[in-house]
Amino acid sequence: MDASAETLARAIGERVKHERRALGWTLDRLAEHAGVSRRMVVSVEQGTVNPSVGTLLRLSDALGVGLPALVEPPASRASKLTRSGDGAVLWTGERGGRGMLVAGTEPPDVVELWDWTLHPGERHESEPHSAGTRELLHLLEGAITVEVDGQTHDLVAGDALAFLGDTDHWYANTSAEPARFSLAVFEPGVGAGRRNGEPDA
Amino acid sequence: MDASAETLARAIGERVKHERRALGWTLDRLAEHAGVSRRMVVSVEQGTVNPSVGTLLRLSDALGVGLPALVEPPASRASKLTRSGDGAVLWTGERGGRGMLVAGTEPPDVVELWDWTLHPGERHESEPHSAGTRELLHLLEGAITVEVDGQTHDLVAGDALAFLGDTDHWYANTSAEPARFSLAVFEPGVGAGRRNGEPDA
DNA sequence: ACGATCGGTGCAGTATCCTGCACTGATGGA
DNA sequence: TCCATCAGTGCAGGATACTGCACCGATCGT
Repeated sequence: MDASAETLARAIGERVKHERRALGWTLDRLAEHAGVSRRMVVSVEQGTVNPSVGTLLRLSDALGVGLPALVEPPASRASKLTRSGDGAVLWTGERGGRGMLVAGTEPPDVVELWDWTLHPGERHESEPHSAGTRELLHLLEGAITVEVDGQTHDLVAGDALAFLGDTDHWYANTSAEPARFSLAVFEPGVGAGRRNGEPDA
Repeated sequence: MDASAETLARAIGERVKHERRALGWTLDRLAEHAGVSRRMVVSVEQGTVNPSVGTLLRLSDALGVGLPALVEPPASRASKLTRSGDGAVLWTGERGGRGMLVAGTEPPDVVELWDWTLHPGERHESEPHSAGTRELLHLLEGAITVEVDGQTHDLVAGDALAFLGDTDHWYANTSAEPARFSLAVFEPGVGAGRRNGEPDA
């Protein structure tokens, strides 16, 4: 087990221990539920072993936290406040509409929260994001049309749409009033150490 | 290696192979970059072994995809439309405020988009979510106070706050007008098989 | 026809994951 | 005080992840 694997093992251990404590479980109980020896549970929690995915799967399953959550690198613990107007305006329409990124998380597993305003007649076409990207849109005011993967959806105020963002898609305001919506974008695992050199996909 | 571990191993194998192909790499090249024997690379891609996290870490690092992406189950491809008012109201305040879940993704990696209204004086205390949960809050109207992990933040309309949701936290409307905010909640890898029996956290 | 390269298999050896058990020390309740 | 329960350690042995090498068949360029 080399250095980076040890770091990972320790991080996994902390998470397992934290989850077990949160459930109020003893070592014996977790071992029994997971079908793993108690000795192994201790070793994993201490980060003194390099467990197989099979073992981790059993533990994460017993804890109910899902395997990816266990192997995720640690996230920063700080809260981050973005004051009104400090968001990044990453799109502006011809008639005053705009798309503003108001909050987001660090890689890996990027989640972004956007505040969009689309004036009548404006339309935004989005490049496909990376594989597995999902978007959640909640229309606050007005009416818009969303097309994703060839399917069009007409939304009115209050409607919400969940869709995959890894294909072509666009939003358009086809009504007479301005429209406003919140958009959550989730881009899984853009993380760690993407190498240079070769182009991707 | 039991049945579910075999399924996982095959899924991991497909992903490794897919990523290697996407980079146009040969087995030898991946083996060399990852510092893993070529024999092992083949075995992992075939899903015939139960690799250690250390081995997977080296592979994911060499491929530049991040370890969680390798162990993540595939997502469904459908769009889902929620009409106005069809969202699930999962909290109601004493004075008419409410928290409504308007859109969300399937496990694993749950992302939820909420629409919250907090009337003057109302306060919502949230149980800590599972480890790694992150929340993005965007205040649309009014003014609220958010406390997370002992820190309080005073927000006015337009402000946004990103924070970790795995500790105690609450939102309160301390102003004289109603407040409304969008909330994106990201809960990584709540996948697979959450057990029954014990309550969570 | 020939060599070079690639994906893939079979096998022996070794490194280590993993188990099972015995044990210690700390805590808490009757 | 005595007993039960808990977290954690040390160790021997079995199971298996992992390596290294030899080898096969298919494909491609000369």
